[in-house]
Amino acid sequence: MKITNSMSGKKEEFVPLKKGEVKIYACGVTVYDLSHIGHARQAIVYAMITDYLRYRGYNVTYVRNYTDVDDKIINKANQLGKNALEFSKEQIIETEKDMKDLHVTEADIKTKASEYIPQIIKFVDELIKKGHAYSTEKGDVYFSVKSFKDYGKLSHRKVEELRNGVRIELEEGKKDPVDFALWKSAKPGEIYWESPWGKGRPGWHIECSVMILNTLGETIDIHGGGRDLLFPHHENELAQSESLTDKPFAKYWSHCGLIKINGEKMSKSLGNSLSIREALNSYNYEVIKYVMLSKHYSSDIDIHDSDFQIADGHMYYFYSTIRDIQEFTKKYNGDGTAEILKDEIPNNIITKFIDAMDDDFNSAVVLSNLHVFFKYANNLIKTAGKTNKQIIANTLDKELKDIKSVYKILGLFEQDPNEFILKMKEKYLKKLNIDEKYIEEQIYKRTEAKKNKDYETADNIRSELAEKGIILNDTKDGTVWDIKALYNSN
RNA sequence: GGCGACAUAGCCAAGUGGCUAAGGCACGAGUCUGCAAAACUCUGAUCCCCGGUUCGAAUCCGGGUGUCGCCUCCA
Repeated sequence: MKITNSMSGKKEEFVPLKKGEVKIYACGVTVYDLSHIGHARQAIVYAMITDYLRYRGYNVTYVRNYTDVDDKIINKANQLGKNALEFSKEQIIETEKDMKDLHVTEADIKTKASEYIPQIIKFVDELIKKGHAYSTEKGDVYFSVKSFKDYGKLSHRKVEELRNGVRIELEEGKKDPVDFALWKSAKPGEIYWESPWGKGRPGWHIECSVMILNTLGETIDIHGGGRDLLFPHHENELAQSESLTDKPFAKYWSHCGLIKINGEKMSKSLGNSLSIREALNSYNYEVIKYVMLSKHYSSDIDIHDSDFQIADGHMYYFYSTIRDIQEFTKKYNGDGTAEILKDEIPNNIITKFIDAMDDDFNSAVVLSNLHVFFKYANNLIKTAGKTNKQIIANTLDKELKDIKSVYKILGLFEQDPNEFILKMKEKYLKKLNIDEKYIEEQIYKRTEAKKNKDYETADNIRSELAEKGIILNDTKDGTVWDIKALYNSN
Protein backbone atom coordinates (compact mmCIF):
# COMPACT_ATOMS: atom_id res chain seq x y z
CA MET A 1 0.00 0.00 0.00
CA LYS A 2 1.24 3.45 -0.85
CA ILE A 3 0.59 6.86 0.59
CA THR A 4 1.84 10.31 -0.34
CA ASN A 5 3.99 11.82 2.36
CA SER A 6 4.17 15.61 2.33
CA MET A 7 7.44 15.45 4.23
CA SER A 8 9.27 13.77 1.35
CA GLY A 9 6.87 15.00 -1.31
CA LYS A 10 6.71 11.45 -2.61
CA LYS A 11 4.46 8.46 -2.64
CA GLU A 12 5.87 6.02 -0.12
CA GLU A 13 5.21 2.42 0.86
CA PHE A 14 2.89 2.45 3.85
CA VAL A 15 4.39 0.57 6.79
CA PRO A 16 2.79 1.30 10.15
CA LEU A 17 4.92 1.84 13.23
CA LYS A 18 3.46 -1.19 14.88
CA LYS A 19 2.39 -4.14 12.79
CA GLY A 20 -1.34 -4.22 12.23
CA GLU A 21 -2.03 -0.95 14.00
CA VAL A 22 -2.54 2.55 12.66
CA LYS A 23 -2.83 5.77 14.60
CA ILE A 24 -4.30 8.56 12.56
CA TYR A 25 -5.05 12.13 13.46
CA ALA A 26 -6.77 14.69 11.27
CA CYS A 27 -7.13 18.35 12.13
CA GLY A 28 -10.79 19.13 12.30
CA VAL A 29 -12.77 22.31 12.25
CA THR A 30 -12.58 25.62 14.04
CA VAL A 31 -16.20 26.02 14.92
CA TYR A 32 -17.40 29.56 14.52
CA ASP A 33 -19.90 29.06 11.70
CA LEU A 34 -21.62 26.30 9.76
CA SER A 35 -19.08 23.93 8.26
CA HIS A 36 -18.55 24.15 4.52
CA ILE A 37 -17.96 21.49 1.93
CA GLY A 38 -14.21 21.89 2.25
CA HIS A 39 -14.56 20.58 5.77
CA ALA A 40 -16.84 17.88 4.39
CA ARG A 41 -14.29 16.79 1.85
CA GLN A 42 -11.57 16.52 4.44
CA ALA A 43 -13.84 14.54 6.76
CA ILE A 44 -14.95 12.28 3.91
CA VAL A 45 -11.37 11.68 2.79
CA TYR A 46 -10.02 10.71 6.20
CA ALA A 47 -13.08 8.60 6.92
CA MET A 48 -12.44 6.79 3.66
CA ILE A 49 -8.77 6.27 4.51
CA THR A 50 -9.69 5.01 7.97
CA ASP A 51 -12.36 2.67 6.65
CA TYR A 52 -10.07 1.36 3.95
CA LEU A 53 -7.23 0.69 6.39
CA ARG A 54 -9.71 -1.24 8.51
CA TYR A 55 -10.89 -3.17 5.48
CA ARG A 56 -7.26 -4.10 4.89
CA GLY A 57 -7.08 -5.52 8.38
CA TYR A 58 -5.48 -2.74 10.37
CA ASN A 59 -6.64 -1.86 13.82
CA VAL A 60 -7.11 1.87 13.37
CA THR A 61 -7.52 4.58 15.97
CA TYR A 62 -8.76 7.76 14.35
CA VAL A 63 -8.71 11.03 16.26
CA ARG A 64 -10.20 14.32 15.13
CA ASN A 65 -10.34 17.58 16.98
CA TYR A 66 -12.56 20.59 17.28
CA THR A 67 -10.92 23.92 17.89
CA ASP A 68 -13.38 25.49 20.27
CA VAL A 69 -11.25 28.34 21.65
CA ASP A 70 -9.88 30.81 19.16
CA ASP A 71 -9.96 34.48 18.11
CA LYS A 72 -12.68 33.98 15.54
CA ILE A 73 -14.88 32.13 17.98
CA ILE A 74 -14.38 34.78 20.65
CA ASN A 75 -15.16 37.60 18.23
CA LYS A 76 -18.26 35.94 16.87
CA ALA A 77 -19.48 35.01 20.34
CA ASN A 78 -18.95 38.57 21.53
CA GLN A 79 -20.94 39.89 18.59
CA LEU A 80 -23.76 37.56 19.52
CA GLY A 81 -23.40 38.38 23.20
CA LYS A 82 -22.69 34.77 24.05
CA ASN A 83 -20.11 33.00 26.11
CA ALA A 84 -17.41 31.74 23.75
CA LEU A 85 -17.49 28.17 24.97
CA GLU A 86 -21.26 27.96 24.89
CA PHE A 87 -21.19 29.34 21.38
CA SER A 88 -18.60 26.85 20.17
CA LYS A 89 -20.51 24.04 21.84
CA GLU A 90 -23.58 24.99 19.81
CA GLN A 91 -21.50 25.14 16.66
CA ILE A 92 -20.08 21.68 17.32
CA ILE A 93 -23.62 20.33 17.58
CA GLU A 94 -24.45 21.90 14.22
CA THR A 95 -21.34 20.47 12.57
CA GLU A 96 -21.98 17.03 14.05
CA LYS A 97 -25.48 17.15 12.65
CA ASP A 98 -24.15 17.96 9.18
CA MET A 99 -21.53 15.22 9.33
CA LYS A 100 -24.17 12.76 10.46
CA ASP A 101 -26.45 13.78 7.61
CA LEU A 102 -23.53 13.20 5.28
CA HIS A 103 -23.12 9.72 6.78
CA VAL A 104 -19.41 10.22 7.37
CA THR A 105 -17.63 7.66 9.54
CA GLU A 106 -16.94 9.35 12.83
CA ALA A 107 -13.58 9.53 14.51
CA ASP A 108 -13.04 7.15 17.42
CA ILE A 109 -12.01 10.02 19.61
CA LYS A 110 -13.22 13.55 19.11
CA THR A 111 -11.28 16.05 21.13
CA LYS A 112 -11.88 19.67 22.03
CA ALA A 113 -9.16 22.14 22.88
CA SER A 114 -11.07 23.42 25.89
CA GLU A 115 -11.06 19.97 27.45
CA TYR A 116 -7.28 19.70 27.40
CA ILE A 117 -6.31 22.90 29.20
CA PRO A 118 -4.38 21.25 32.07
CA GLN A 119 -2.49 19.06 29.61
CA ILE A 120 -1.77 22.09 27.43
CA ILE A 121 -0.40 24.01 30.39
CA LYS A 122 1.79 21.07 31.35
CA PHE A 123 3.07 20.71 27.78
CA VAL A 124 3.90 24.41 27.53
CA ASP A 125 5.53 24.40 30.93
CA GLU A 126 7.77 21.52 29.92
CA LEU A 127 8.74 23.27 26.71
CA ILE A 128 9.80 26.28 28.77
CA LYS A 129 11.82 24.05 31.08
CA LYS A 130 13.53 22.44 28.11
CA GLY A 131 14.45 25.85 26.75
CA HIS A 132 12.14 25.67 23.74
CA ALA A 133 9.75 28.37 24.90
CA TYR A 134 9.67 31.51 26.98
CA SER A 135 7.06 33.61 28.70
CA THR A 136 6.74 37.38 28.50
CA GLU A 137 5.87 39.96 31.11
CA LYS A 138 2.48 40.35 29.53
CA GLY A 139 1.75 36.69 30.20
CA ASP A 140 2.18 35.30 26.69
CA VAL A 141 4.26 32.25 25.98
CA TYR A 142 6.10 31.84 22.69
CA PHE A 143 7.79 28.91 21.10
CA SER A 144 11.40 29.67 20.28
CA VAL A 145 11.81 28.62 16.68
CA LYS A 146 15.59 28.88 16.73
CA SER A 147 15.66 26.29 19.53
CA PHE A 148 14.39 23.65 17.12
CA LYS A 149 16.97 23.05 14.45
CA ASP A 150 14.64 21.09 12.16
CA TYR A 151 12.11 23.91 11.89
CA GLY A 152 10.87 24.14 8.31
CA LYS A 153 11.53 20.52 7.37
CA LEU A 154 7.89 19.76 6.68
CA SER A 155 6.95 22.81 4.66
CA HIS A 156 10.44 23.05 3.15
CA ARG A 157 11.09 26.58 4.26
CA LYS A 158 14.20 28.17 5.66
CA VAL A 159 13.84 30.02 8.90
CA GLU A 160 15.98 32.88 7.61
CA GLU A 161 13.65 33.43 4.67
CA LEU A 162 10.62 33.28 6.88
CA ARG A 163 12.16 35.85 9.16
CA ASN A 164 12.69 38.19 6.23
CA GLY A 165 9.16 37.65 5.03
CA VAL A 166 7.47 38.60 8.27
CA ARG A 167 5.43 41.75 7.74
CA ILE A 168 3.72 42.10 11.05
CA GLU A 169 5.24 44.24 13.76
CA LEU A 170 6.96 42.37 16.52
CA GLU A 171 4.54 41.80 19.36
CA GLU A 172 5.49 42.90 22.81
CA GLY A 173 7.96 40.54 24.42
CA LYS A 174 8.43 38.37 21.35
CA LYS A 175 12.12 37.74 20.80
CA ASP A 176 12.10 36.56 17.22
CA PRO A 177 9.52 37.43 14.53
CA VAL A 178 9.13 33.76 13.58
CA ASP A 179 8.28 32.66 17.10
CA PHE A 180 4.65 31.70 17.55
CA ALA A 181 2.28 31.76 20.50
CA LEU A 182 1.75 28.72 22.70
CA TRP A 183 -0.28 30.61 25.26
CA LYS A 184 -2.07 33.91 24.85
CA SER A 185 -2.76 36.27 27.71
CA ALA A 186 -6.41 37.19 28.03
CA LYS A 187 -7.64 40.59 26.95
CA PRO A 188 -10.47 42.12 28.93
CA GLY A 189 -13.73 40.36 28.20
CA GLU A 190 -12.09 37.30 26.73
CA ILE A 191 -12.50 33.79 27.99
CA TYR A 192 -9.53 32.64 30.08
CA TRP A 193 -8.07 29.91 32.22
CA GLU A 194 -5.65 30.34 35.11
CA SER A 195 -2.07 29.40 34.29
CA PRO A 196 1.44 29.83 35.68
CA TRP A 197 1.71 32.82 33.30
CA GLY A 198 -1.54 34.42 34.37
CA LYS A 199 -5.00 34.39 32.86
CA GLY A 200 -5.04 33.26 29.29
CA ARG A 201 -5.87 30.64 26.69
CA PRO A 202 -3.97 28.27 24.41
CA GLY A 203 -2.61 29.28 21.04
CA TRP A 204 -3.92 27.42 18.06
CA HIS A 205 -1.08 25.04 17.24
CA ILE A 206 -0.45 23.67 20.71
CA GLU A 207 -3.83 21.99 21.09
CA CYS A 208 -3.18 19.45 18.33
CA SER A 209 0.22 18.52 19.73
CA VAL A 210 -1.27 18.04 23.17
CA MET A 211 -4.33 16.11 22.08
CA ILE A 212 -2.23 13.80 19.93
CA LEU A 213 0.17 13.13 22.78
CA ASN A 214 -2.69 12.41 25.17
CA THR A 215 -4.81 10.27 22.88
CA LEU A 216 -2.35 8.53 20.56
CA GLY A 217 1.09 8.98 22.05
CA GLU A 218 4.39 10.50 21.04
CA THR A 219 4.55 9.21 17.48
CA ILE A 220 1.62 8.59 15.19
CA ASP A 221 1.38 6.94 11.80
CA ILE A 222 -0.61 9.42 9.76
CA HIS A 223 -1.18 13.09 10.41
CA GLY A 224 -3.75 14.52 8.06
CA GLY A 225 -5.40 17.81 7.34
CA GLY A 226 -6.16 20.32 4.63
CA ARG A 227 -3.30 21.47 2.46
CA ASP A 228 -3.71 25.00 3.82
CA LEU A 229 -2.66 23.78 7.26
CA LEU A 230 0.75 22.60 6.13
CA PHE A 231 2.27 25.93 7.01
CA PRO A 232 2.33 27.21 9.64
CA HIS A 233 0.01 24.92 11.59
CA HIS A 234 1.56 21.54 10.95
CA GLU A 235 5.10 22.86 10.91
CA ASN A 236 4.49 24.35 14.35
CA GLU A 237 2.82 21.26 15.72
CA LEU A 238 5.81 19.24 14.62
CA ALA A 239 8.25 21.69 16.21
CA GLN A 240 6.40 21.65 19.53
CA SER A 241 6.00 17.90 19.72
CA GLU A 242 9.46 16.89 18.60
CA SER A 243 11.03 19.51 20.86
CA LEU A 244 9.23 17.99 23.80
CA THR A 245 9.61 14.30 23.08
CA ASP A 246 12.76 14.20 20.94
CA LYS A 247 10.94 11.57 18.91
CA PRO A 248 9.48 11.72 15.41
CA PHE A 249 5.97 13.18 15.58
CA ALA A 250 4.30 11.59 12.58
CA LYS A 251 5.53 8.99 10.13
CA TYR A 252 3.37 10.12 7.22
CA TRP A 253 2.05 13.62 6.65
CA SER A 254 -1.04 13.58 4.50
CA HIS A 255 -2.65 16.64 2.99
CA CYS A 256 -6.04 16.90 1.41
CA GLY A 257 -6.62 19.28 -1.50
CA LEU A 258 -8.82 22.32 -1.20
CA ILE A 259 -12.09 23.14 -2.84
CA LYS A 260 -12.66 25.97 -5.21
CA ILE A 261 -16.03 27.05 -6.48
CA ASN A 262 -16.25 28.10 -10.11
CA GLY A 263 -12.53 28.75 -10.20
CA GLU A 264 -12.38 30.81 -7.05
CA LYS A 265 -11.22 29.90 -3.60
CA MET A 266 -14.13 29.54 -1.20
CA SER A 267 -14.20 32.44 1.16
CA LYS A 268 -16.56 34.49 3.20
CA SER A 269 -15.51 37.70 1.50
CA LEU A 270 -16.27 36.37 -1.98
CA GLY A 271 -19.58 35.08 -0.72
CA ASN A 272 -19.10 31.79 -2.55
CA SER A 273 -18.78 29.57 0.49
CA LEU A 274 -21.00 26.49 0.19
CA SER A 275 -22.07 25.06 3.51
CA ILE A 276 -22.60 21.36 3.98
CA ARG A 277 -26.17 22.13 4.89
CA GLU A 278 -26.84 23.98 1.65
CA ALA A 279 -25.28 21.17 -0.32
CA LEU A 280 -27.38 18.58 1.52
CA ASN A 281 -30.52 20.58 0.82
CA SER A 282 -29.87 20.24 -2.89
CA TYR A 283 -28.13 16.90 -3.21
CA ASN A 284 -28.23 13.42 -1.78
CA TYR A 285 -25.31 12.73 0.53
CA GLU A 286 -23.98 10.03 -1.74
CA VAL A 287 -23.99 12.47 -4.64
CA ILE A 288 -21.90 14.85 -2.55
CA LYS A 289 -19.50 12.04 -1.68
CA TYR A 290 -19.28 11.08 -5.32
CA VAL A 291 -18.22 14.61 -6.23
CA MET A 292 -15.74 14.81 -3.36
CA LEU A 293 -14.11 11.49 -4.21
CA SER A 294 -14.15 11.72 -7.99
CA LYS A 295 -10.81 13.48 -7.97
CA HIS A 296 -7.71 12.30 -6.12
CA TYR A 297 -7.78 13.54 -2.53
CA SER A 298 -4.45 15.31 -2.78
CA SER A 299 -5.58 17.56 -5.63
CA ASP A 300 -7.68 20.64 -5.33
CA ILE A 301 -11.18 20.34 -6.75
CA ASP A 302 -12.67 23.17 -8.69
CA ILE A 303 -16.38 22.58 -8.39
CA HIS A 304 -18.67 24.01 -11.02
CA ASP A 305 -22.42 24.13 -10.73
CA SER A 306 -22.69 21.39 -13.30
CA ASP A 307 -20.54 18.93 -11.33
CA PHE A 308 -23.26 18.12 -8.84
CA GLN A 309 -25.78 17.82 -11.67
CA ILE A 310 -23.54 15.37 -13.50
CA ALA A 311 -22.99 13.42 -10.29
CA ASP A 312 -26.77 13.33 -9.77
CA GLY A 313 -27.02 11.71 -13.17
CA HIS A 314 -24.27 9.22 -12.41
CA MET A 315 -25.72 8.12 -9.10
CA TYR A 316 -29.15 7.89 -10.70
CA TYR A 317 -27.71 5.65 -13.41
CA PHE A 318 -25.95 3.49 -10.83
CA TYR A 319 -29.03 3.11 -8.68
CA SER A 320 -31.27 2.47 -11.69
CA THR A 321 -28.92 -0.30 -12.72
CA ILE A 322 -28.88 -1.70 -9.19
CA ARG A 323 -32.65 -1.80 -9.27
CA ASP A 324 -32.60 -3.62 -12.61
CA ILE A 325 -29.99 -6.07 -11.34
CA GLN A 326 -32.07 -6.79 -8.25
CA GLU A 327 -35.20 -7.33 -10.32
CA PHE A 328 -33.40 -9.68 -12.65
CA THR A 329 -31.68 -11.69 -9.95
CA LYS A 330 -34.90 -11.99 -8.00
CA LYS A 331 -36.80 -13.21 -11.04
CA TYR A 332 -34.29 -15.95 -11.78
CA ASN A 333 -33.18 -16.66 -8.21
CA GLY A 334 -29.63 -15.51 -8.86
CA ASP A 335 -27.05 -16.97 -6.52
CA GLY A 336 -23.64 -15.35 -6.55
CA THR A 337 -22.07 -18.36 -4.90
CA ALA A 338 -23.15 -20.68 -7.72
CA GLU A 339 -21.73 -20.85 -11.24
CA ILE A 340 -21.07 -17.47 -12.85
CA LEU A 341 -19.76 -16.25 -16.18
CA LYS A 342 -16.01 -16.39 -16.66
CA ASP A 343 -15.79 -12.75 -17.77
CA GLU A 344 -13.13 -10.53 -16.31
CA ILE A 345 -15.44 -7.98 -14.66
CA PRO A 346 -17.58 -10.02 -12.28
CA ASN A 347 -14.52 -11.87 -11.07
CA ASN A 348 -12.28 -8.89 -10.46
CA ILE A 349 -14.38 -6.15 -8.89
CA ILE A 350 -12.77 -6.42 -5.49
CA THR A 351 -9.27 -6.83 -6.92
CA LYS A 352 -9.65 -3.72 -9.01
CA PHE A 353 -10.91 -1.82 -6.00
CA ILE A 354 -7.97 -2.89 -3.86
CA ASP A 355 -5.44 -2.19 -6.61
CA ALA A 356 -6.65 1.39 -6.94
CA MET A 357 -7.06 2.05 -3.23
CA ASP A 358 -3.69 0.54 -2.37
CA ASP A 359 -2.18 3.11 -4.68
CA ASP A 360 -2.55 6.14 -2.43
CA PHE A 361 -6.32 5.76 -2.02
CA ASN A 362 -7.13 6.47 -5.64
CA SER A 363 -10.86 6.93 -5.31
CA ALA A 364 -11.02 8.61 -8.72
CA VAL A 365 -10.12 5.35 -10.42
CA VAL A 366 -12.39 3.42 -8.10
CA LEU A 367 -15.36 5.56 -9.07
CA SER A 368 -14.64 5.43 -12.78
CA ASN A 369 -14.57 1.64 -12.54
CA LEU A 370 -18.21 1.79 -11.51
CA HIS A 371 -19.20 2.92 -14.98
CA VAL A 372 -17.50 -0.10 -16.46
CA PHE A 373 -19.10 -2.48 -13.94
CA PHE A 374 -22.61 -1.17 -14.38
CA LYS A 375 -22.34 -0.97 -18.14
CA TYR A 376 -21.36 -4.62 -18.10
CA ALA A 377 -24.39 -5.42 -15.94
CA ASN A 378 -26.73 -3.54 -18.25
CA ASN A 379 -25.27 -5.40 -21.16
CA LEU A 380 -25.89 -8.74 -19.48
CA ILE A 381 -29.48 -7.86 -18.76
CA LYS A 382 -29.98 -6.66 -22.30
CA THR A 383 -28.53 -9.75 -23.92
CA ALA A 384 -29.89 -12.22 -21.37
CA GLY A 385 -32.09 -14.00 -23.87
CA LYS A 386 -29.14 -15.32 -25.80
CA THR A 387 -27.45 -17.25 -23.02
CA ASN A 388 -28.30 -19.01 -19.84
CA LYS A 389 -30.42 -16.75 -17.72
CA GLN A 390 -29.61 -18.62 -14.55
CA ILE A 391 -25.88 -18.06 -14.93
CA ILE A 392 -26.45 -14.42 -15.77
CA ALA A 393 -28.59 -13.98 -12.68
CA ASN A 394 -25.86 -15.61 -10.60
CA THR A 395 -23.25 -13.37 -12.16
CA LEU A 396 -25.28 -10.24 -11.52
CA ASP A 397 -25.91 -11.29 -7.96
CA LYS A 398 -22.22 -11.75 -7.31
CA GLU A 399 -21.36 -8.54 -9.09
CA LEU A 400 -23.75 -6.44 -7.04
CA LYS A 401 -22.73 -8.08 -3.78
CA ASP A 402 -19.06 -7.47 -4.51
CA ILE A 403 -19.69 -3.86 -5.47
CA LYS A 404 -21.66 -3.21 -2.32
CA SER A 405 -19.12 -4.92 -0.13
CA VAL A 406 -16.29 -2.60 -1.10
CA TYR A 407 -17.96 0.62 -2.21
CA LYS A 408 -19.44 1.03 1.22
CA ILE A 409 -15.90 2.05 2.17
CA LEU A 410 -16.52 5.16 0.09
CA GLY A 411 -19.96 5.46 1.66
CA LEU A 412 -21.84 4.56 -1.50
CA PHE A 413 -24.88 2.38 -2.24
CA GLU A 414 -26.19 2.35 1.28
CA GLN A 415 -29.68 3.29 0.14
CA ASP A 416 -32.57 1.35 -1.30
CA PRO A 417 -32.51 1.89 -5.07
CA ASN A 418 -36.23 2.46 -5.40
CA GLU A 419 -36.21 5.03 -2.65
CA PHE A 420 -33.17 6.74 -4.06
CA ILE A 421 -34.77 6.94 -7.50
CA LEU A 422 -38.06 8.13 -6.10
CA LYS A 423 -36.47 10.86 -4.03
CA MET A 424 -34.39 12.01 -6.94
CA LYS A 425 -37.42 12.21 -9.20
CA GLU A 426 -39.41 14.09 -6.58
CA LYS A 427 -36.60 16.55 -6.14
CA TYR A 428 -36.50 17.34 -9.83
CA LEU A 429 -40.27 17.49 -10.19
CA LYS A 430 -40.27 20.12 -7.50
CA LYS A 431 -37.45 21.97 -9.14
CA LEU A 432 -39.17 21.84 -12.52
CA ASN A 433 -42.43 22.80 -10.86
CA ILE A 434 -44.38 19.97 -12.43
CA ASP A 435 -47.05 17.87 -10.84
CA GLU A 436 -46.81 14.13 -11.31
CA LYS A 437 -50.57 13.90 -11.90
CA TYR A 438 -50.25 16.22 -14.85
CA ILE A 439 -47.60 13.99 -16.36
CA GLU A 440 -49.76 10.91 -15.85
CA GLU A 441 -52.67 12.66 -17.52
CA GLN A 442 -50.54 13.60 -20.48
CA ILE A 443 -49.28 10.04 -20.73
CA TYR A 444 -52.85 8.77 -20.72
CA LYS A 445 -53.85 11.20 -23.48
CA ARG A 446 -50.82 10.23 -25.49
CA THR A 447 -51.51 6.52 -25.08
CA GLU A 448 -55.04 7.08 -26.39
CA ALA A 449 -53.70 9.04 -29.33
CA LYS A 450 -51.21 6.29 -30.06
CA LYS A 451 -53.95 3.69 -30.01
CA ASN A 452 -55.69 5.70 -32.71
CA LYS A 453 -52.40 5.99 -34.60
CA ASP A 454 -52.63 9.72 -34.13
CA TYR A 455 -48.86 10.07 -33.91
CA GLU A 456 -48.89 13.79 -34.43
CA THR A 457 -50.83 14.38 -31.22
CA ALA A 458 -48.72 11.81 -29.40
CA ASP A 459 -45.49 13.43 -30.53
CA ASN A 460 -46.74 16.87 -29.60
CA ILE A 461 -47.51 15.77 -26.07
CA ARG A 462 -44.09 14.22 -25.83
CA SER A 463 -42.26 17.31 -27.02
CA GLU A 464 -44.31 19.57 -24.74
CA LEU A 465 -43.23 17.48 -21.77
CA ALA A 466 -39.67 17.41 -23.03
CA GLU A 467 -39.62 21.18 -23.03
CA LYS A 468 -40.66 21.08 -19.41
CA GLY A 469 -37.80 18.71 -18.62
CA ILE A 470 -39.70 15.41 -18.68
CA ILE A 471 -38.85 12.61 -21.04
CA LEU A 472 -41.13 9.75 -21.96
CA ASN A 473 -40.07 6.22 -22.52
CA ASP A 474 -42.32 3.73 -24.31
CA THR A 475 -41.65 0.29 -22.92
CA LYS A 476 -43.44 -2.95 -23.57
CA ASP A 477 -45.20 -2.47 -20.25
CA GLY A 478 -46.43 0.99 -21.17
CA THR A 479 -45.10 4.51 -21.11
CA VAL A 480 -42.98 5.70 -18.21
CA TRP A 481 -41.68 9.18 -17.51
CA ASP A 482 -38.34 10.35 -16.29
CA ILE A 483 -36.30 13.45 -15.62
CA LYS A 484 -34.47 14.77 -18.64
CA ALA A 485 -31.76 16.52 -16.61
CA LEU A 486 -30.63 13.21 -15.14
CA TYR A 487 -29.62 11.95 -18.54
CA ASN A 488 -28.40 15.08 -20.21
CA SER A 489 -26.57 17.71 -18.30
CA ASN A 490 -27.31 20.40 -20.89
C1' G B 1 10.52 38.25 -3.65
C1' G B 2 10.79 33.00 -1.28
C1' C B 3 8.81 27.94 -1.23
C1' G B 4 5.74 24.42 -3.63
C1' A B 5 2.39 22.26 -6.98
C1' C B 6 0.16 21.59 -11.60
C1' A B 7 -0.07 21.74 -17.35
C1' U B 8 -3.20 14.82 -20.68
C1' A B 9 -8.90 15.09 -26.38
C1' G B 10 -14.24 20.81 -26.67
C1' C B 11 -14.75 20.16 -21.05
C1' C B 12 -13.82 17.12 -16.28
C1' A B 13 -10.23 13.45 -15.04
C1' A B 14 -6.85 8.57 -14.27
C1' G B 15 -2.01 7.28 -15.57
C1' U B 16 4.64 8.47 -12.23
C1' G B 17 9.71 4.23 -17.83
C1' G B 18 7.40 -0.43 -21.99
C1' C B 19 0.61 -4.12 -23.68
C1' U B 20 -4.05 -0.55 -28.38
C1' A B 21 -2.93 6.70 -22.96
C1' A B 22 -8.77 4.42 -17.96
C1' G B 23 -13.53 6.56 -17.05
C1' G B 24 -17.14 10.53 -17.47
C1' C B 25 -19.67 14.93 -19.88
C1' A B 26 -20.68 17.02 -24.69
C1' C B 27 -20.77 15.79 -30.14
C1' G B 28 -21.75 12.22 -34.18
C1' A B 29 -23.25 7.21 -36.17
C1' G B 30 -25.77 2.63 -35.21
C1' U B 31 -29.06 -1.44 -32.66
C1' C B 32 -34.06 -0.94 -30.71
C1' U B 33 -38.66 2.08 -31.88
C1' G B 34 -44.51 4.21 -35.60
C1' C B 35 -40.92 8.11 -34.57
C1' A B 36 -38.39 8.86 -30.04
C1' A B 37 -36.42 7.89 -25.18
C1' A B 38 -33.69 4.70 -21.95
C1' A B 39 -30.08 0.87 -22.42
C1' C B 40 -26.24 -1.01 -25.34
C1' U B 41 -22.46 -0.72 -29.53
C1' C B 42 -19.07 2.26 -32.42
C1' U B 43 -16.40 6.96 -33.06
C1' G B 44 -11.91 11.26 -30.80
C1' A B 45 -5.35 12.77 -28.04
C1' U B 46 1.80 11.55 -31.05
C1' C B 47 -0.02 13.87 -23.31
C1' C B 48 2.20 22.99 -23.07
C1' C B 49 7.19 24.13 -25.80
C1' C B 50 12.65 23.09 -26.39
C1' G B 51 16.74 20.06 -25.19
C1' G B 52 18.82 15.68 -22.52
C1' U B 53 19.10 10.49 -20.21
C1' U B 54 17.37 5.62 -22.17
C1' C B 55 16.72 0.16 -26.58
C1' G B 56 12.22 2.76 -25.03
C1' A B 57 9.27 8.78 -21.59
C1' A B 58 2.94 11.74 -20.85
C1' U B 59 5.89 9.42 -16.99
C1' C B 60 13.06 10.81 -15.18
C1' C B 61 16.63 15.38 -15.68
C1' G B 62 17.61 20.66 -17.39
C1' G B 63 15.61 25.14 -19.52
C1' G B 64 11.30 27.99 -21.11
C1' U B 65 6.04 29.45 -21.09
C1' G B 66 1.43 29.40 -18.50
C1' U B 67 -2.03 28.51 -14.31
C1' C B 68 -2.60 28.06 -9.21
C1' G B 69 -1.52 27.49 -3.90
C1' C B 70 1.21 28.80 0.55
C1' C B 71 4.40 32.57 2.91
C1' U B 72 -1.62 36.38 7.50
C1' C B 73 -6.89 33.17 9.96
C1' C B 74 -8.46 29.00 6.96
C1' A B 75 -10.28 21.82 5.75
